[in-house]
Amino acid sequence: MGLGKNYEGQDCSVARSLELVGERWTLLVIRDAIYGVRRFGDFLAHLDAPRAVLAQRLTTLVEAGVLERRRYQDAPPRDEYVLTPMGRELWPVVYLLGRWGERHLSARSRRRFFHMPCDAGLDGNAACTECGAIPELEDIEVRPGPAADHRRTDPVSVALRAPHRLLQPLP
Amino acid sequence: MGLGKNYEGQDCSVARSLELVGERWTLLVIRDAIYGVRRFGDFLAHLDAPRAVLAQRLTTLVEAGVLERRRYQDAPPRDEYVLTPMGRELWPVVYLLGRWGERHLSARSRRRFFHMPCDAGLDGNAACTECGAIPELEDIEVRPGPAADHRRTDPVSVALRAPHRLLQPLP
DNA sequence: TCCCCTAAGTTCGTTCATTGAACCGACGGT
DNA sequence: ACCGTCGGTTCAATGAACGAACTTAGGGGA
Repeated sequence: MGLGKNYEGQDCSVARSLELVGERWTLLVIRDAIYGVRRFGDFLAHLDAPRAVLAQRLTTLVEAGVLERRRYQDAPPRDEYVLTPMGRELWPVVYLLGRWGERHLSARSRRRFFHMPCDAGLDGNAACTECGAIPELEDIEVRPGPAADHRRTDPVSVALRAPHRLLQPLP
Repeated sequence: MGLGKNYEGQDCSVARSLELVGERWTLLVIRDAIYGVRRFGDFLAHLDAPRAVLAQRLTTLVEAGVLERRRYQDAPPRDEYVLTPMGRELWPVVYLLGRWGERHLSARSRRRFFHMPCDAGLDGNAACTECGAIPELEDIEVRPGPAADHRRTDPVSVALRAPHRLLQPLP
């Protein structure tokens, strides 16, 4: 939507946020970036979104300052998309949405998150159940849950079958 | 502006949540329900969404168990939409999205939230800055912030110019 | 009774975003 | 020179959102 998906009349910061991250696919792009996905082709294979939409979403997020696009090799020239601090601050939103869906919409857990220094899970406020702190993304490990789906074969899905630190480059 | 619906291939509870609450307008409907909006016409005037879309979203949310539709008067028959416990659990998501938008996308605060027993604000985890608890919705008051917009004249916007307890019928 | 009003939808033609397939261009390797 | 890969862009078809008009169901006043 880039052009056209606005909630103009709304005097509300929730509406402002949704104009940016409420478009189709966008929050899943951010979820993947939190997991550590960085390259266009990896987003594409993991999300299974249309290429044109993915490209449009990535540039919108870069322009808004949620992602940063940077050169990671020169021959051939290749860019990667990494979360900015602003983008990282969306982690609690993504975590809570996932937790809500897990509790109310799906039978069992697909992925679990652990605060690694403590090796303890996270609660309903994204806080460590052991130390009570809100962990930095770098200190959180994703592990497949009991209801994980093992049928997907794209590199990101395969890499996430093993425990993995958030933000660590994937795959 | 078609936010499509399903993210079928995704083995992820975030995707499951977004299939339900990620459609256009849906999260704003839930925000309004948290504020205390209950009647079709009030949602309509406050959101300024197409009637057909609003009607479809409301029935989807009722079917999913996020809202409950109930008769509040018999002559003439009128129904209202109120949040279920499942719907109320989306408050942290809405709050954090709003906070993120306020911090990164808009100049200043449009609305502020207070834990009333303490008369203290909420922090980045939706916890009371005074007592540290995560307040029940009934104990939270919304107040217009310094950047509030006073141009809208629909009943809900007008009612929100004064402090108001969440979930209390509006307007 | 007749007429007008309100609230809550539904219908329908138009507009606009999403989709998926095909195409493009830069580069590396053989 | 040719092939393959990565990261896009283009384009026709689809389908969701839009907004105005219409419907349904009852209330109240003359």
